[in-house]
Amino acid sequence: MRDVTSTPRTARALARETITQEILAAARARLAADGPAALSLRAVARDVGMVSSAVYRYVENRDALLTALIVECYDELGAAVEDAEAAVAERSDVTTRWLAACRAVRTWSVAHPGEFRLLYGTPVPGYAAPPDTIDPATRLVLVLVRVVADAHDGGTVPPLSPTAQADLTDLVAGARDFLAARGLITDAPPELVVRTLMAWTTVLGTVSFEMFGHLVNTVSDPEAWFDVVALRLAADLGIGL
Amino acid sequence: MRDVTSTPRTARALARETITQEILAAARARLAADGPAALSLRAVARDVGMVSSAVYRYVENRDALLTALIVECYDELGAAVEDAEAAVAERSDVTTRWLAACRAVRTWSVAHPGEFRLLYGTPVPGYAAPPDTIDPATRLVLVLVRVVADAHDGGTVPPLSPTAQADLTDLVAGARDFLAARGLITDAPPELVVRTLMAWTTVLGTVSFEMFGHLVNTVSDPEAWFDVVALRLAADLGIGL
DNA sequence: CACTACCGAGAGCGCCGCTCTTGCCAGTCC
DNA sequence: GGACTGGCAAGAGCGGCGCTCTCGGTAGTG
Repeated sequence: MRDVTSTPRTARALARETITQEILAAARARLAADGPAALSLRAVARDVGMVSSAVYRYVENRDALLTALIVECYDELGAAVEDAEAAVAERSDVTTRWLAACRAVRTWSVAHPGEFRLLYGTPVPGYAAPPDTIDPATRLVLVLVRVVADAHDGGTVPPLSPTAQADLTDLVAGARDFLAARGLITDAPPELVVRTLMAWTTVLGTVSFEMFGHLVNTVSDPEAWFDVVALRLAADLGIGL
Repeated sequence: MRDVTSTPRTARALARETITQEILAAARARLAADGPAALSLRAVARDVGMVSSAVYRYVENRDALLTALIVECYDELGAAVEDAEAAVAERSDVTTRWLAACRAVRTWSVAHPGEFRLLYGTPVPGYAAPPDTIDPATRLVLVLVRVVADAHDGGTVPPLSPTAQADLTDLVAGARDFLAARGLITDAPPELVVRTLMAWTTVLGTVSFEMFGHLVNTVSDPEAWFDVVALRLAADLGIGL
């Protein structure tokens, strides 16, 4: 069958793509089951019915496999948060939008502990996150920023304390550049940027505490606790009730 | 030399103790150098001039070694924070005391990245922190709580918003019991407990972000950024300026 | 149809945690 | 002071890991 209609050189390339996907899927399953530290290339090889050395035809090494999974997970989490925030019908209700986005972060994390560890746990020793991972990683944060920006534009945000703005501006210049490059709140007062960054830190810190067991016996209902934290943050951001 | 004055059975026990300490010290050095995930029992055995199997005479297994290091590090960090806070001469200046304690957390962490990973990074897969580690872990938090409590007792804390206190009380009952068992602010309004917990979460989250590289290109000066965060938290706690 | 590029399998290197056995020597007890 | 025994270091070994290299077969290619 000399089929010229099907792209000529892709016969092998397609098989390659398929198997690569298969390997990634198996790795993802292992990741979900045992966490990133226990992810072994030999194990995914067995799962996919190959000998370990054969996997190296498709994956450069273990780090590359982890990187691929990181990108995949960041995208998945980002999409989950985007969807949850977008599902809020009343767009002017920034508080609900904020809460929805924050909740989505926790919900996904609780449902995917292994993946959460990969994204926000200790970096693998000697592993430096390649630039490819940066953009997917920011997807989630941008949702939160957009909510804050909308609240700001809507005029519902009370002016925040105007103390010592000068050095603040320099300090968060990187963050503002970052946002400006994506066409977001270029004119926000540095104070607001600071609070947003702090809020994001607190959100992730709260989830991490829960996931890594630092809250045991301290808080009775982690889910309710998270809501309290998220709403309190909204209030501090001037989005709250 | 039948020396009965020296405790009779301790000849061997003492040697045992010495060598155990030697192993712990070597492990600590490896930890500082490479981080907890890369800590290998065989490597510390080499460092201490033994064959790997011999180490098992002194350490049950790798997890037990890690646990010992965890306790040691928690204590060291706790002591550092206690010292820093105690060094503030003007005891009524709660803001400075708060800042000193928070700074000590970051300073120690930056100086001991490997140890920080051990304490606050991803738990080793399949490793459950034994109860022995809980008490040393709280030492640090108690310093922060004490500062908040002092500010509260001193009457300088403005009343916080009294919204929805009922469910808050249930939510943080565990934390209040925990504090009460140590004779600390048993009568604090739940709102204050919430804020203190949130503040601690934010402090550790901020340090984690810095240590794990999630803040790259976002904040120009991590140390200054940390100060901003800590002071902002103080303000939110009613301790600030 | 000949061929070559690609692929899977296997063996192997050095590392890891952990276990079991062996032989020695020092601490202990009579 | 001498016999003994218990703790100890060392070695070999098991299975698993990441990763490399070589080899033979086959499937896609010109």
